[in-house]
Amino acid sequence: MRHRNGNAKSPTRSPGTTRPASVSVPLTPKQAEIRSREIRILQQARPMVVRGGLSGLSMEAIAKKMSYAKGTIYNHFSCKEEILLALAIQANEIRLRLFESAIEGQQRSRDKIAAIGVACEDFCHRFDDLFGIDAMVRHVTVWEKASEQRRETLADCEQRCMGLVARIGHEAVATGDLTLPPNRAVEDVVFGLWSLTYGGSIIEQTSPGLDQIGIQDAFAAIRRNCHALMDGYHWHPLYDDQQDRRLVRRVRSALKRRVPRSLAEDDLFSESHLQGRELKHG
Amino acid sequence: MRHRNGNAKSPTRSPGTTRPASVSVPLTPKQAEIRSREIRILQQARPMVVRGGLSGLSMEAIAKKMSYAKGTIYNHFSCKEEILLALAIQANEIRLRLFESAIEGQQRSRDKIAAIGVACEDFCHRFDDLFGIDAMVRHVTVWEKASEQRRETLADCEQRCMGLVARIGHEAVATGDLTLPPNRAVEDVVFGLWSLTYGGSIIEQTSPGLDQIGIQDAFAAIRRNCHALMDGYHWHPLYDDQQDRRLVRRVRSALKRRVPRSLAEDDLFSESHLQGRELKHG
DNA sequence: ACTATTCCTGACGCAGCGTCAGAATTGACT
DNA sequence: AGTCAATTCTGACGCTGCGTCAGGAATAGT
Repeated sequence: MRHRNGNAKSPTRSPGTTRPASVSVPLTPKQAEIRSREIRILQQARPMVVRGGLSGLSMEAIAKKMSYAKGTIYNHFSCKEEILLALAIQANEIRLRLFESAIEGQQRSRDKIAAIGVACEDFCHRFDDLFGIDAMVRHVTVWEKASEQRRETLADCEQRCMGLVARIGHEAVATGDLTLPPNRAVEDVVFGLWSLTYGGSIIEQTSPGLDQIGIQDAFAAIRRNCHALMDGYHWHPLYDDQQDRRLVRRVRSALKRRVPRSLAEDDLFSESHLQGRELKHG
Repeated sequence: MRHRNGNAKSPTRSPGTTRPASVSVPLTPKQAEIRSREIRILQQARPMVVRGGLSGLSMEAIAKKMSYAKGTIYNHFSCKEEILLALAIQANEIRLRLFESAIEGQQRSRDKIAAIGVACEDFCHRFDDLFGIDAMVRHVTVWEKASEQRRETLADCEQRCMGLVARIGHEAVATGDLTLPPNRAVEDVVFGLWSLTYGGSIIEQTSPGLDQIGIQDAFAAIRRNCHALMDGYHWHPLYDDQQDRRLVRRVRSALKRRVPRSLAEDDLFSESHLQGRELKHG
């Protein structure tokens, strides 16, 4: 399983040159080409994965479409699963951004949670392909074959999402908005909200004909159920239909503005897990 | 995509013979062999799917293990996805049985729901492989390639599960145990419970290190969250720790008795979707 | 211009899917 | 116990796609 190693090496610069404090280090044309290619590979891969799952993703097809030899693709990603993980990382970075943008305008703990709920919904709607990818990645088959490095990056993203929500929970307890029942931790409540939202979204995306059972707008149902759950825990202020409607509208438009769909096609994100590396996947 | 058709034909019987009223029609030795083989194929397939997902399931490997030619396996199932669906059907039949057994001992609507929650938990625990299979089947890739007939059978199973729960909901409204908020249907509540349970179980099974976030017993957390949700809807009688504990214990032992793990290996279930058919997958 | 390093290529070996012509088996009826 | 049509079984075949690697091409340092 050894690969030819590719040591990261920055281009030589004359001593006097000051490196800009930001991330972007000047790249040689070659390095730039490589990085850009990596991004384009992922762009090619995304629709394939969405259409056909892991087996719909074909290294051969990517190579052909991009007019490269197969080996070149393998220089970037040692297997299909690596590509899937890379996409999942993008997905989680966007989700995290949505979360952060969502809570920004909120003061009260419960509003923050509600805003995150809207962010989840928004993620499923506007980035539905990424949501599907995120679900695939959780399967052992994929997880096992991917590199340690990428697994860690992904786990880290998830932790940050979870941590964000957990922090709000603790804040709620601290301010007195939420009083826990005996023998219950904040994490239990967070886990509940997470399960409800995640489960509902999965069902919405994979169960044909939910409306036949009487659910027209699954996401509205999820949102109201989250509120019912919080009401069940007496998380103040209790549900108010009017106010919630306003909040949803506000958060939605903020998200559309602050996290445009185009981000998913950008190279911005990929930077974070394309650090320094040159080729030959770590 | 035409296959050689195999018309079901019962063995000729002398006119005086009365056919037993029950399902089992006497089979020719050949027919019996075929049916038994179908079951054994599924038995072989199950661990493969569990270990490696759809790509871990290999027709070649099944044939080799059973010392048949590949073509013979293809006489039973026209593709891998068909096998997966057949397994998912088994899974759902067992789940339904668990549901039915669970509510049997309960009088109050809320207790019935709680009992079904325990059944879900039990299903994930004792039939964890089947739970995983059920999740895989929901992916479009699989769904599309499977035959109409099996898809319907599976959808039917699911409907029955859902219907069971929905009926309890309606019953609760009728008896006054549950009073719905304005603009809310019973189905919304059921959907909430379902999302919460399903989502939680998925997370439990696929998220490594839930206890790192502070969740030791995910299923206990799910159960309590379901109760909090029902409390949120004022579904009477409200949560009582003592009583719930007793109920859980009682239902668990009843399920273990009435739906033993061995059922999953039995042929009992497969009968239902192996009706009359001879070979060449309908 | 020379050389070392890095990068790209495409043929190769392998595994697995689904097909199908022909061999083998079955069983109904002499 | 023989005939024959229908059914079932077989395994070689064509194909797609993965991941590898020896060798050729490009790049960059001096």
